[in-house]
Amino acid sequence: MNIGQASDASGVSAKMIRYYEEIGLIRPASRSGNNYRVYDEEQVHVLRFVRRARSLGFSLEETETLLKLWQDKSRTSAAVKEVATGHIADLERRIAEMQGMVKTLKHLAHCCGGDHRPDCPILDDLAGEKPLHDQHHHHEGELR
Amino acid sequence: MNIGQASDASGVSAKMIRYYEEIGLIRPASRSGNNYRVYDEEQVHVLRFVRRARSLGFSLEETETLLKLWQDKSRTSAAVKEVATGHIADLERRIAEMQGMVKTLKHLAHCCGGDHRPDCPILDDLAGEKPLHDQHHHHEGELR
DNA sequence: GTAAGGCTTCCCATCATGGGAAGGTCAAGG
DNA sequence: CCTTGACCTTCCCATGATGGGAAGCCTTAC
Repeated sequence: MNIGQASDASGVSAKMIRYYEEIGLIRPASRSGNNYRVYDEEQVHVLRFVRRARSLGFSLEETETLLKLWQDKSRTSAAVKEVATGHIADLERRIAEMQGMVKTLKHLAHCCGGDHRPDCPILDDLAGEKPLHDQHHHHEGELR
Repeated sequence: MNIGQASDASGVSAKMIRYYEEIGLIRPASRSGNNYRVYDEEQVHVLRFVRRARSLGFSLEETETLLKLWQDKSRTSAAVKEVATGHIADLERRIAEMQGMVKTLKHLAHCCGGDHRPDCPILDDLAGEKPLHDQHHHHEGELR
């Protein structure tokens, strides 16, 4: 199986397969006579593992850790769980950060007329002016 | 005011001030005889605007748009609001994506013993095996 | 005079991915 | 046999926003 077929079978682009090999995430593929990379089902399985880990937001470094644990038959599920819970915490931190932004932005947008006039509490906030005392133009709740 | 003072006054690192100038986000600072960049209160105000926009997650491109709207006295608040709502939608999309990851990961972690044994539904999922039928080890709800 | 600290530019690294060029290889079909 | 097209190879560059650090200039204080 060449890299194109491995890519189709795994859902990982050929570009990324080469990159993962380069950074040592996956073992270098063996080469056929024409210097083409050759893959078997097992390698494709590894690639799918990587793709799934990436789709759950694990970094390549975390993915490498998980990959090693997967291949280590004497691993403990505690070790795996620790990686996962660490990642969950990271995601939740980032989610909370973005939710804070959304909350502020929705409040500002809610207070913004959104009309032809130039007055805009959003710009006022960015400019550090007029702390905004909820004197909004709308009365239909757009928040929540 | 030199770049260091402007940095302290605005909360934007000197490195970033130079970068923002380089990419055209802010106007090139005038230079004093020794070729040092010189800033006044107005420039610092602009830098604070940028910092605030960044802290709300606006990209530098969006920040540039907002900066131009801020300086354009004939802007409409509708134009500003559109940028903000677009950004809110983007944030919410990313939040939803990450929440999906968290949901899956919490489920998997919940079903993982987290003990000395190697069996691990997290790895099984990543490997694309055993679709997981909620046969978890825990009974205290960790989800939600 | 020299040391410290601030300024300048320039290059490199991050993280994960894609784009594209230049060139080798292979299979099918004229 | 030769061309065409679809692969493959490596190498370089770009993204977005930021930081690190080197080499060298300027100023101020001791």
